[in-house]
Amino acid sequence: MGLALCLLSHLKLYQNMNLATPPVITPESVKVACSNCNLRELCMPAGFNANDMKKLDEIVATRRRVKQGDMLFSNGDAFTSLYAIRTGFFKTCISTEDGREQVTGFQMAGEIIGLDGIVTDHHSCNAVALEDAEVCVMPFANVEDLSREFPLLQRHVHKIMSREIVRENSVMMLLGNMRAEERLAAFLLNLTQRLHARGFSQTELTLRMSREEIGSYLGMKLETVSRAFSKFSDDGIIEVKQRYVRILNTDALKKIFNPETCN
Amino acid sequence: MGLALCLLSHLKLYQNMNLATPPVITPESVKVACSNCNLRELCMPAGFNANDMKKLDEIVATRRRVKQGDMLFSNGDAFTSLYAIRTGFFKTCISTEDGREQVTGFQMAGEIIGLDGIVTDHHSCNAVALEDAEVCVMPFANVEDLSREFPLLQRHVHKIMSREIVRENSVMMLLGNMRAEERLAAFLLNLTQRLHARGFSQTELTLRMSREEIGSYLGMKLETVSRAFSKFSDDGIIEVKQRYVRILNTDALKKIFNPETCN
DNA sequence: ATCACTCCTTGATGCAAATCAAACGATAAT
DNA sequence: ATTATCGTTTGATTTGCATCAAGGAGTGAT
Repeated sequence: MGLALCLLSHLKLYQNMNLATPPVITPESVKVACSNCNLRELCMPAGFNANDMKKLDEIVATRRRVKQGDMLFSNGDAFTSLYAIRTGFFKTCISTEDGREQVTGFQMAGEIIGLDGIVTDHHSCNAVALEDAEVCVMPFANVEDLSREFPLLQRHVHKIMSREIVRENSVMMLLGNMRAEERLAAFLLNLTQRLHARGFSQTELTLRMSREEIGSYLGMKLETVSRAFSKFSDDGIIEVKQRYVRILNTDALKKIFNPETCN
Repeated sequence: MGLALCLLSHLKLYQNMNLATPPVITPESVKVACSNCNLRELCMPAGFNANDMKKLDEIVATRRRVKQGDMLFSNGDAFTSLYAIRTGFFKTCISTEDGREQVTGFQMAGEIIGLDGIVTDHHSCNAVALEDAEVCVMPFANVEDLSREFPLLQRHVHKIMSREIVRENSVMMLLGNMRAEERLAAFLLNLTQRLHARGFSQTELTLRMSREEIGSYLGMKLETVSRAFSKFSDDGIIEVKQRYVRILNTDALKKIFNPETCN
């Protein structure tokens, strides 16, 4: 059984860990409108004609820059808009009063954040920029209005929300059933897959988050994350230097993630 | 600080663990149409006039009975419909090829299942009836068509999906950061809260799932679940006899769930 | 360059939960 | 009633990860 197929039949766990699994795009300069945005294929549904796209441009009210370390929104903030990430990298997290923090996701260009705010009209998590970022502000009222007009957009919005539900299901599997090295393997495979879909290398990446943030997402302590990295490195599966990671043996990672079915 | 408030400020974790936190309803006989359904307040948005409700009845195509142990849908099935639970109790779960299973949720009357299927047009989890059940089959095409007509319904659908995302965020916090007894306390508080919203006792319940299924949901082994039950029982917090549970000290449960802020 | 700070790595030890194991209780079948 | 089956409880032991601790590497400020 081929590895790709093996992983497909196996829950597509690391593939579900991200918000979007879109077509490859090539980086180039862009204009403000969605219709000219090079992230369009990541953010917007396919199948619109030029006229429709014009209308769709109305969905984005403004752009907003967020400096590294700053919050795009935080727990308790009134919900008004969804945000499409244009550049930069975010984490979303929730925390308890006694200081325990859970990272609920990492988001990159082309992905949508803010869905948590719809149900109560207030956000229930924090969205923190892990590097300087720019987002498209999409007032949710616009999204809903245009959704009623364009069934394709409506379906797209539903798919985005459903994808997030399915992703979180996969994270529950990770947290509930997998061991430390399996979790980290799934994490690395997921990250590189998403980066690859954005035109980056499949085997090389620079992490935008600390060991502690990875650990928070994966339900383990930073020391355990570090040890798992070192183990992979000792085994010749990856090369690590601080936040630079080079994957030397993708198949080995896939086997760690899913030892039974890949062989 | 009052306990209710304490928990509100503390992430509302166990409150987020369910799909719906609706108003109390009283059981009585019902007709087939949504407009006459006594679960209407759980399933449908408020604010519709009689005429609107008539149209809304079109959303439900049929009813379907599911016997205990049978699946409403399973991984890989084509997605066509959402399902509103009329009676009975479900679990949703995903599994790996090497046999590890993760329960992703337990659903009761008035809650909606099937959202996972939207993104790929195929379901990615199994929905198993834990007791004989009846569901309203809502073809998703109907849902989308009527959503474009009725902004209130559109918003309602969005809220249901957002609520599920927020619930899963809370489960991630449970799985990533909490200890066995905290998880079980949160689980019991969540279940009783949802049952109470359906007109049942706040302090007494009969579990519909096994220790193993609870454990799968909470990321622990059945023995650990059993031990946690016994511990609560020894401490006089609950009374357990197999699947019957009576909560003797809700405040103590809340303290276990959130030791820091409740005192 | 030096210092301060943050992040990361590695080692030693402790512990919560998993695993292994056995017995018990409830339910259904014969 | 008797047996079989399944779910649950409880005890003994193991183990994977957390915790505690110390030092190293990278980065920015002065």
